[in-house]
Amino acid sequence: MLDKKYNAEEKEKKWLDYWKENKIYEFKRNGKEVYSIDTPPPTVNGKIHIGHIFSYTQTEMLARYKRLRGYNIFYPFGFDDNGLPSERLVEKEQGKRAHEIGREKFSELCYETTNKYEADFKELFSKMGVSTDWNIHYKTVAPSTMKISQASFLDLVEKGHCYHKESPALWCNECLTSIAQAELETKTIKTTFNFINFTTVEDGEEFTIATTRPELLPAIVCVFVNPEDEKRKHLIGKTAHIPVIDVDVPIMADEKVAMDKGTGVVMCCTFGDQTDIEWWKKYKLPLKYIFTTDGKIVQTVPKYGGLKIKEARKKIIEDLQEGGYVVKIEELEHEVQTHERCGREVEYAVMKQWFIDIMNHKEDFIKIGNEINWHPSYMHARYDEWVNNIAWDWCISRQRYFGVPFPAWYCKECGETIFAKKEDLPVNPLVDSPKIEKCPKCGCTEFVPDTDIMDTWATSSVTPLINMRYGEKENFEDILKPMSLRTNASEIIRTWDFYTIVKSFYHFGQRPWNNVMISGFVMAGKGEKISKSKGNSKHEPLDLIKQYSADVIRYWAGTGRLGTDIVFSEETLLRGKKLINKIWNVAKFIEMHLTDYEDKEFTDFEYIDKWILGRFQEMEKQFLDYLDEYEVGLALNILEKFFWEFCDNYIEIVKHRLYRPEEFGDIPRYSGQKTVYILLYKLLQDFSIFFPYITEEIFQELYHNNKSIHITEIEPLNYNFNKEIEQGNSIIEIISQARGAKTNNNVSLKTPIKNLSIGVNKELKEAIDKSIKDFKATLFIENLETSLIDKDYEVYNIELDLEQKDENK
RNA sequence: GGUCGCUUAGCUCAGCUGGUAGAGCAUCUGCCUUACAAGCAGAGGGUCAUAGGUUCGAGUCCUAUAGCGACCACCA
Repeated sequence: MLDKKYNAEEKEKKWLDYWKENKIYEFKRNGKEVYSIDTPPPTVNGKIHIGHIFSYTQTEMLARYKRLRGYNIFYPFGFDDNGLPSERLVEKEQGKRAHEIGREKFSELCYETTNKYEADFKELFSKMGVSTDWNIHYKTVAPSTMKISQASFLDLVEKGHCYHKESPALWCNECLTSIAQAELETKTIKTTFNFINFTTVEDGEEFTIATTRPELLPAIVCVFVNPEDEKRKHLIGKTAHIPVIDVDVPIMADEKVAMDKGTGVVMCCTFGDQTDIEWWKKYKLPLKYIFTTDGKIVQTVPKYGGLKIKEARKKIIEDLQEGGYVVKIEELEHEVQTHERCGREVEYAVMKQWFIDIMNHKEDFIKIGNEINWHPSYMHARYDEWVNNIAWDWCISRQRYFGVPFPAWYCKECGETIFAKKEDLPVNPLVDSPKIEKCPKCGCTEFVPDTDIMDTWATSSVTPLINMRYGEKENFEDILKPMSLRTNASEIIRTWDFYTIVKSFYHFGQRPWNNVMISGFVMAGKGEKISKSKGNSKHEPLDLIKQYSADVIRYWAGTGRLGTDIVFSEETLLRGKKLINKIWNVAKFIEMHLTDYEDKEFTDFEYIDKWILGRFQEMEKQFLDYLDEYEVGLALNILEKFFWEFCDNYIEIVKHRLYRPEEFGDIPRYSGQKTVYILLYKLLQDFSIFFPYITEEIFQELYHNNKSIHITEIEPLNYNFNKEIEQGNSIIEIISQARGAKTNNNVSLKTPIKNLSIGVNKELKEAIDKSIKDFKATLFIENLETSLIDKDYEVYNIELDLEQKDENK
């Protein structure tokens, strides 16, 4: 028997344990077609917020759907505990910087910390009903993953897509590491726009340049003007004298200079921005690198050496002002590139870094993007936009400690790179030695290890390879090339999705998955993104589950439209709570009337039963169509709508038959029993995608044909009840009018109708005749008069028995 | 500045291939009806952002404009 009240907390715990014990979500090869999901390994950065839940549960519903359609679901879960986010978490917890702790000790702390938080994440996702197989979960720093990351790197080196080169790279002097373009975040800051006078060496002509970064004056290598610029093109070919620094540089022409911006004269420094790098390469300019890796001016710069960048800026402006070189200083608000992990403005550093070739294969990446089905389809444009605009090869080396090391050493003598052999992976070059006696080039016997680690994305972009156990003897390469589905939120299309495509293309020459499903993310309020730094997520996920239950929170997640951001809404949670409560109550009602029910072959359904079966069939077809298009929210929407109609109209009609067989007959009662038996089962199946717990509880009480509702299979109905649907809908409308009449007379719906007079057409007359007992019982009709008319129906008169009502009082 | 999305009842949002506007919440009015008062039956409330266009007919297609949002670029 179902309990009077549904205790979500107790039941959710019970079924969670049950699924685990009975391995309901376990993946095994079984000959059935595999549906595989590449789900994002969350970054283990210490804090879970409601945003995590939203996107994961929304996409998890797809796994449940495909499972109910008979697919063998390969749905692993991973944790991205690699790299900088973990390091920053540990630094924060320890209150110390990594280099103060020491490499080895620090890595240990990283392992400990990420393990601790992984347990929290796992608990949360389990509780939310994420139907993953935890046996095939992975961590991005585990030895097996490290091996695959390193193998991937070696494969790319071998194929010529990965190179080691001294080159300007984006540098964060807070995190002390290089970073990739995708890790940038723009930020608006207030600064000053400084107009400074330079002079030409040849004839002492004064001209003004404008800069936000006067501290870069010692790094000037050249000055540019636009060759079309009538006012200033006479400067081209002359030499500029830079005040205070006392250096002369050439004045050159380049059409990239905007004549109307600043003063139309640009200083080119190595390096202030990306254009500087372009010019530096294009004109083979000299290199004057003046920043230390930790954000100071190098000692070799006179007067300013040793100062922090911002101190130097201040000092140089003062000196320029003193010399009378400053024309004016304007306040300026502009956007700068910052490192998304720490918010510090990025600089450029020149050092040897590992790069993966992006620029030479953009067209291939676009082509692969075209082969993938994007859900919603407009997300494809975001991908294309990113690929078309990317300007750099992908720098994958990071000067940090915790992560996957590069399997490489360098000859101490000649610098030749020695790579590890694939069969020796994983290796840590700091501990392991190369398995060769001497350098093949110069014969030197001493080697220096590569001390860098790989970018987080370099490892997370191999999740399909991790899933297929790339390079292992026992692997899933046959079933996961490509995988069926990648799910993630929209903000990592340019990182995770893009880099995964890059890797898949280089390794296998093909797309990594057939479908990409993009969810939106959770906004704290209108136009306000939830972020850890703002601390504006008011709701703790575990508290919410306790308060509302996982099923209810899943309802909220399930109502979101694909790709669209959602605002956290208590109102929606309440709506879900009501829906779940209703499911419980109607199940109780049905259970009550099925105590003597035996399932047997039966086709002689009552008219109204055919109507509701037909309505369900119609709804479910659309429901499945939506899910086939990955539109989880739209599917839930129509299912919910049908369900309320089922309760408020159908159950109200059939209850008389179920309660009183002596009046309505055993066979009509059985027809009603059979109908609710079928429909509750099917409704539970459809709802189980969204509410795995309550549906399992009801299923286990009422139906015993499987170990779990979640491994049953949806078999669409195949009736031909079109006529019943059409006429049945009209009957419901008439019932509604009669009910309205009662309500408007302020009487109970049980008030008898002395006489109901209606006009109906021939088909509807037939339908009412066939359902006459249900019709009269539902409305408590004593006498019914019907006349034939041309239009569908018209209600002429409703005569209520108001006296009886008074008597009852 | 570029790309994309959004703009429908007081609020939160649905409206598939174009055919006389829908739900929940809120408001108002009734109803204790043997599953459910966390319920049931009703009512009020919208020139579907604006301006054009295609069409017999547009919330739905096209163009432009405005506001909001996301991502990206500009940073001299």
